Amino acid sequence: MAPDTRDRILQTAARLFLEQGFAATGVATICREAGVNTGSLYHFFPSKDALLIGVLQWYEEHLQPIVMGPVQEREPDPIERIFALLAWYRAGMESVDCRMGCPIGNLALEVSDTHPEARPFIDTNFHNWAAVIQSWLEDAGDRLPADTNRRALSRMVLTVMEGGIMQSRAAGSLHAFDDSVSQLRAYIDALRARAGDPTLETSKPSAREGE
Amino acid sequence: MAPDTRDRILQTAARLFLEQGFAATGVATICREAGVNTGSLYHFFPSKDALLIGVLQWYEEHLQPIVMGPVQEREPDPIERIFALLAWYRAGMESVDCRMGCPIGNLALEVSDTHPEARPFIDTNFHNWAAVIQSWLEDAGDRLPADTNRRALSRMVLTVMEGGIMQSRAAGSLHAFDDSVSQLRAYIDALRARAGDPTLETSKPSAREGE
DNA sequence: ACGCTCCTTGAACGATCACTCAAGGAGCCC
DNA sequence: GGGCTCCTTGAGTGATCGTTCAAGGAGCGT
Repeated sequence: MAPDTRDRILQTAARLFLEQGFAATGVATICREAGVNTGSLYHFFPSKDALLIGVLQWYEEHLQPIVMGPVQEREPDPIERIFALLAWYRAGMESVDCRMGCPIGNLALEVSDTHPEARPFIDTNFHNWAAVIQSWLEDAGDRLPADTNRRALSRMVLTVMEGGIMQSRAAGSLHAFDDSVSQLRAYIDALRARAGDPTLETSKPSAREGE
Repeated sequence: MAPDTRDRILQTAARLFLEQGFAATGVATICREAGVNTGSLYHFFPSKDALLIGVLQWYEEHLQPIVMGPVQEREPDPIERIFALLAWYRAGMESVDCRMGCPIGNLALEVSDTHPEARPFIDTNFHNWAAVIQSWLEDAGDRLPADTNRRALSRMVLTVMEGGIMQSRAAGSLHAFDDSVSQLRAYIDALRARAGDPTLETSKPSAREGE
């Protein structure tokens, strides 16, 4: 009936997994909300677990066009781009009153152990995320110290994102997220100061914290 | 029959929630593994959701005696104590092949939205955790710059813990956790350098990264 | 218009879900 | 030893779980 049933199932499932979690979302609910019969869903996905994999692949395919691309276009400076990305997530969290959070992060904690088939797909999502950040950090060139471990720093950015969101969801406020981002900013400013980054406006000699 | 039924239920439930998640754990399973009948469980806890609250309170009560106390005893230096705590979690993760992770973090992402009654209890757990770290940071005195926002920094430590564990669970390896901790170390070393901390051995003038 | 493939329909399956409850034992006060 | 409270027993509730399947449309090449 509708144009692309498979895609509608995937997006509905993705939304419900994000809103309620994987285990708490019934196949019947997915079908109802997608306007599809159970047989139709099972035509495309042999099991609920396979649907989970499908959702994770969907996220993988849409990281660049939906998340990274727009940020990359809007913010030319590779270092500020990192904070633009964090601000983009922050705005999303704020617009839904600190609910839901990061879909990959949620699934990472819920199904990593119980669904080992899904683990590599979650890992790939994180890896791709970190790889983009790392490329930005490499674009920053000598504005960061030459001995900066940009892979480790990219993982730290992802860590701040996920750890900050987790605490903010529990608190229902973005304070913990903002605190963590401010510390990341202070750390990166300290690195830039050590590298002598000319674009760093230094009202104080070294790292400062926000708030 | 056994000495303390309520406690056995709580600890069994806590273990199963950690291993499989809240929604994926059935009440029948909890009863079987705790050696208890369903009626017994429902005598102490009016619902599965109430049991969840009970588990969260149990964690709240045991943070100091099980987690913070031992670390505090083992490591006198307040700054190194932070990394001793992170190392303690790391050892736990390593001993179970990067499975399970942090019980509070898991529940934070799984039930924050679907079980609003549980949210304040999760938040309190995080808050208590951060408050202890903050007290350690305050114990560090002028080994950190006077203008250091120790509340924000304590949240950053929690962020590194949770964000690092999340990625490590997905990857099945502790690399992302280690990367994040090394960046936190570099940041705190930079703060100590700026404060002129005499206990900081400086083989290089400023912040360095691990790995 | 036939046959073939792709997709949809929707009822039905057994298992498991959270939860209830009437009944009865264990311990203690009087 | 009667009565009271606290706790345990375990079968049973209806609802929902993930999944199956026989049947039949829709579209297309021939």
